[in-house]
Amino acid sequence: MTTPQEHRSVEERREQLVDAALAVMTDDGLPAVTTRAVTARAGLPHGAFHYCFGSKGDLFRAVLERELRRSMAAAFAVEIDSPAVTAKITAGIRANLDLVRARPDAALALTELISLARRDPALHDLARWEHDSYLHEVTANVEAWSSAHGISWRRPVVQVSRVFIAVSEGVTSSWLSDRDDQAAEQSIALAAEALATLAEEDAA
Amino acid sequence: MTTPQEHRSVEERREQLVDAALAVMTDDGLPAVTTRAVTARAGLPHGAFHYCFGSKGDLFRAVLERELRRSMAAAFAVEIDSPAVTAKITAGIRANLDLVRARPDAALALTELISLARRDPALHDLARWEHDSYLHEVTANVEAWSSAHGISWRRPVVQVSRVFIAVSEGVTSSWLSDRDDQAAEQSIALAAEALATLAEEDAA
DNA sequence: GTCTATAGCATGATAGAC
DNA sequence: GTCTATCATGCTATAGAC
Repeated sequence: MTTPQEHRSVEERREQLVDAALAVMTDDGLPAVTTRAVTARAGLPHGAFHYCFGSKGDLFRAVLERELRRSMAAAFAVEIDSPAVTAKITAGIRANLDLVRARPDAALALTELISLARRDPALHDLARWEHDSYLHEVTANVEAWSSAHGISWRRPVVQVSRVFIAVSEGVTSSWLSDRDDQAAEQSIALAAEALATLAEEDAA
Repeated sequence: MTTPQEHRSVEERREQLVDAALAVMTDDGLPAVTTRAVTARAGLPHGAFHYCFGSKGDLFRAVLERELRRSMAAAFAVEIDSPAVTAKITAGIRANLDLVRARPDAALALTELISLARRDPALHDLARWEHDSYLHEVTANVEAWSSAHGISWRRPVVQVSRVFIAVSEGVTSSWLSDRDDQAAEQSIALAAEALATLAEEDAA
């Protein structure tokens, strides 16, 4: 805490502080993320903060950027290759829910940060960037899978993907309120069944 | 601001402060809601705060309670009586989106408050209460409409309602990120079309 | 009930020794 | 680069005059 630190690159220090910030906000919520709490958690003196980040806003930006990247990477790391449309949709939505279920507090913290980003003009670009690249990834994913299995959609894939994302977000958000696994599972099954009607098998 | 106030009942004062708190958080976000900002906005001296509310947490509770009630009331005030399933679902989801679209900053503020409630143990019951009563209302609504029009569902109505809510929340959340009216409209249409396949006309 | 004044503390940021 | 000490400000909450 107060023991003198050996030299580290600013990059490493930043990483260390971003880790700490994430830990604090996971444990105690966004308002608890103060420069002091973060440095303390990182085992660094308070003064360390301001030669790694110019301001608290800069820290938030770094946290958001890294975590959104990570969470998207995790969401798409899951390979689902069922040939059945309903099964594929089910698995996709469930994969996303599982991420949240594994670390609910971290997920909650991330939504708090995104809330902040949606309002703070300085972070607005991040909220948009997250939204856009997520849609982009999902669309690419759906497109690849569809053509691999000879499935086509009765509407542009982007539009279909947007609905997938909306449903997935909605189910996840509900689970965060009620933590009801069974209800979530039923919702996913039901939604997948309905959404599958948007697909049609290619008569190739 | 500093001019002496005539006497008002504590109830009225509370109402006044809740209004002010909502205004502040709509304009400047949840973190800007300080006891000072609220009383200033209400045109009251700072000291007024603590004989209306025991603490800041009490204020948050009052705001959440009132606003959740209002927003649910508004959502269900819209009478939609189309006999076509797809049209009914479309209208229902759109009604909810319209509420958010009318006052996006207020909606954003409310989600921030709900985020807070999901984490703060003292407010946890409110988050649950909102979730439960919302589901309850939607279910009752769907049930009434279905029996009036001779429609039945291939799954328990509660489950269907849960999916409706999830889709609605998801679409709304997406819109809050991209403010893309056209995309939202398409998502609603697509989702409604898919969800309508869960219904079946009674062969009465 | 109403309001002023202030206690008591935490905050983000900086100045400057090492 | 590293860290201590401190500044200026803002916060919630309360004590106590009116």
